[in-house]
Amino acid sequence: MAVKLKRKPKGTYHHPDLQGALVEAALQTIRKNGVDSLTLRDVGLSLGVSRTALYRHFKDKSALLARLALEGFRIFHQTLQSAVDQASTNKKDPLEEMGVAYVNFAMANQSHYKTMFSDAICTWGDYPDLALEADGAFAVLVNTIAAEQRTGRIIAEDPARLAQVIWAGVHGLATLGMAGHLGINSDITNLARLHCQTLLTGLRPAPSKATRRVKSPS
Amino acid sequence: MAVKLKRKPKGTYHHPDLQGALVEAALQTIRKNGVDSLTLRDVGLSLGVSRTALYRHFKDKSALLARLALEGFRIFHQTLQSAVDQASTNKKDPLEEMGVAYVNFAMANQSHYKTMFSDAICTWGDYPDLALEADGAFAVLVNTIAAEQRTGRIIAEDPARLAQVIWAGVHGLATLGMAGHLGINSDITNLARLHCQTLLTGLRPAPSKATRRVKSPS
DNA sequence: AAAGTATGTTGACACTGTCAACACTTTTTT
DNA sequence: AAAAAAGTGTTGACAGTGTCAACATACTTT
Repeated sequence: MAVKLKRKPKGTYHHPDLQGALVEAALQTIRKNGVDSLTLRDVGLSLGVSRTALYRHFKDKSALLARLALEGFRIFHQTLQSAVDQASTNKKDPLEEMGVAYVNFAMANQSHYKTMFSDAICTWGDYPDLALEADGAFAVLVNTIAAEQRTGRIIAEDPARLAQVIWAGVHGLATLGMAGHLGINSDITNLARLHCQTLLTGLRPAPSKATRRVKSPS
Repeated sequence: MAVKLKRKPKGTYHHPDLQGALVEAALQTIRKNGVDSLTLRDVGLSLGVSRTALYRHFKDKSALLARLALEGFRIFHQTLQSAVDQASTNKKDPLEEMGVAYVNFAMANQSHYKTMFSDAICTWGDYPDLALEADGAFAVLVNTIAAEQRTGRIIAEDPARLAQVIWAGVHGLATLGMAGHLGINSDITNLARLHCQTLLTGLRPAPSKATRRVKSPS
């Protein structure tokens, strides 16, 4: 039985915006089942389209993931920036608020965040748009640090370097938190706050002497 | 042609220690080609044994990965402990030295480290031995913190919590460093040193007043 | 209207993890 | 010592995956 019908019902051969729909469907899938269980076939079939239709819009699976990651960095960028802005209006520490927002974003969008830092994409250089968007998000951090340095609230070390230091902290919290290694009950937000506060305390200018950057004794 | 020979040449039907050999071969493979390109078939064939022989020693691929991870944590544990010991004899900061050793281990054993924190294993609880070994490594950090607290070099916050904070920092540096996101030329070791020093500076007891733990203003 | 391009489909391939059924070896039981 | 059982390794098979080539259909340009 079940005669395979060769053509679709009507004029639905061309999807109005398959590319966008694919991205949306893929996002929905990873949100529900995680990145690892994302299959090209399913994302196609979930749209009523054939399993390889995707290849007319993305070179391969990595390209799709890169696109998802790009989308993620766009939202991420906004999230971080708005955290800084709110901190400004609420007279809170912008770097701490950004750090908390960072970790909260990762925890609330685990699959998406994992995709953004997936090994499958690895070298962002292969996807220039992605690299650009990621740099944009990172710039929020660097700029905020530079601003804090101008007000004298943190020391004058190279802002890009300091940004890497802070980034590492929140990224580590995010990955460990997502993996469940920080305990299921522990409040990751508070941990992020503690981490950032500690880091920032360590970056405050010394009260009396000029600098006190440590150097390991030769 | 090529008559398929049904039996192996001599008494090599039973491998003297296939389990160990499998682990060794798998480790060698991931070291050379990365975790993602580890295939059960290849690890078997590389030992001149059939593709499914592995299943007599490991329930499935995850079990093998868990075993690799366990092996990794064993070495990791020793590495961290010896870093602390050397710091003690060399009058250096034990936590900083441990942090540097942590990041260096990850960078020098990228595939192994990735396996130890792979999503495929995820909940260490499914592999009690693994959880035990991981806890052992983590304990080095907690104990060192507690020791530093006893000498009054860092504040009296819950040591497990502080350990998580420091862990997050070095783990973040490790993952970002491995992904190449900290720049190919940047010296990750120095970055780790800076991160740890900053964190530790933030954890020093306040000179005059008793405590100065920050609380966000209600 | 014809040609050309973009988009979607089917069939096929190699590769993977995994299982069942079988073969050989070693150990245990009778 | 013979038989039974358990342990260990092999082959065949299956479903699922990413990917490509060949084809089919729709849209665009001339």
